[in-house]
Amino acid sequence: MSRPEGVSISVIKRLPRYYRFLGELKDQGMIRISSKDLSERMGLTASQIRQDLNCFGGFGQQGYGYNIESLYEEIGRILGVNKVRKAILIGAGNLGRAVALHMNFERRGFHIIGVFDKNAALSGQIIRGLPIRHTDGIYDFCKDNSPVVAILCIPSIAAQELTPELVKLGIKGYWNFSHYDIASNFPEVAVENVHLSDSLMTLSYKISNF
Amino acid sequence: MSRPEGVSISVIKRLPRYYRFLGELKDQGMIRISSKDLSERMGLTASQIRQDLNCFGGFGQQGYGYNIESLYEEIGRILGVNKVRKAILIGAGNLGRAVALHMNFERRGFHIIGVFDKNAALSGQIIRGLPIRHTDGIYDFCKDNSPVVAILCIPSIAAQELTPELVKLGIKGYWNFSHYDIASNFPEVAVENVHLSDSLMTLSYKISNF
DNA sequence: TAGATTGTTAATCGATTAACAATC
DNA sequence: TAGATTGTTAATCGATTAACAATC
Repeated sequence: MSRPEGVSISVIKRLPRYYRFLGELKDQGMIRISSKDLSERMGLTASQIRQDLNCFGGFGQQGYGYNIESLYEEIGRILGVNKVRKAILIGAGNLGRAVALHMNFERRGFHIIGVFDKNAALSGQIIRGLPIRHTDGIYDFCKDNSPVVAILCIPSIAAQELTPELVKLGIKGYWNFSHYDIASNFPEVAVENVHLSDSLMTLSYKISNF
Repeated sequence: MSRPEGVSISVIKRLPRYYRFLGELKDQGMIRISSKDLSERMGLTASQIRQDLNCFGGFGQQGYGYNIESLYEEIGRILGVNKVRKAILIGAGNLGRAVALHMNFERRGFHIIGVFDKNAALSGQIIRGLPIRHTDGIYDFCKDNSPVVAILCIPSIAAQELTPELVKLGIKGYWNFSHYDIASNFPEVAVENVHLSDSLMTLSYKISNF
């Protein structure tokens, strides 16, 4: 890897898709692939693929192409899916439960160790093998277990109230399903937003205008 | 509106956020705002806001700025949230159920009229006031009710099998939570993808490198 | 009118694509 | 070696930012 700090967000956002395609090709038993072949399968230019990969290093071989298995491993390492990161899920409503049950966190380097909700009526209920705890217990839980990631499946207002504390408790990564703007309030942490309602409105626009 | 066909996807993706901010300002009772003031609140440049809005028309007034209420209405119209679009939800697993129960579809112009799952054991169960139907009934249901949107909360393989039929049945818009690439196989329909696992891997990258 | 702020053109910046020498 | 394909530099394209005349 050359110098990941300089890599643009456009490139980074394409990495999971490369990883996914390479994983499929690997599972199909393919050994090698050229940037041209991959570009046709993915609907990109070969040039873009080579440029993207060369942000991180020269993984190919002239005249041969790329070894699928080792490129897959490399991109996995770049993405950090080989790490084990302790994560807590905050908000056990419909969305929180679905995220907890639907995602294969382990395969992407995340390990859910705690689930929290401020609705006391949910306390003790089991999700994904974990008891729902009351939000008031987050402070002690983090002191004891040192999670580094929080998954926020709560409304903006709750996220706004809670985030300063989470940052203080050492949570470094936020998968944020709320509209609260963590990134601009806490530039020192990593934030990935999922704005489902924005996505739905984008679909609405596309239907209207395509 | 000038000519929406020419508007880039970068601009379109910012519209829901403008809509959200303007809605909040409106609810706070604010009447007018300048591109400069809005830019500071949103973390953009004033120039970008004016450029973005002028893709669709001149909604402001020199020396005054923008009327919040009317700009909010205009952007809502551009996004098409004032429309009523009949939608079906396909897949009533954890994710499908959460999407059905969590999203305020009506406020964004969507009206869920049917829920389908290929697991017969779920048939008849009520979600959001609607009975889960077996996937086999989609053909007849669409003939009778003419939905124009499908929300796909099913695995890639199921999406791949089902989509050709949905396209034939006249479904024009797809909110796609699967990894099946609808857009490149059916360029004539509108597709908005939500790739949660890609988003999670992007977070993983950011944690590793920020 | 004077001040403020837009709409719009021009300049800059960054990302994508093309080209090709290096090399397996 | 000859052919294929990379890594990388240069050219192009598009998006963002700056500037400013128009005008409310």
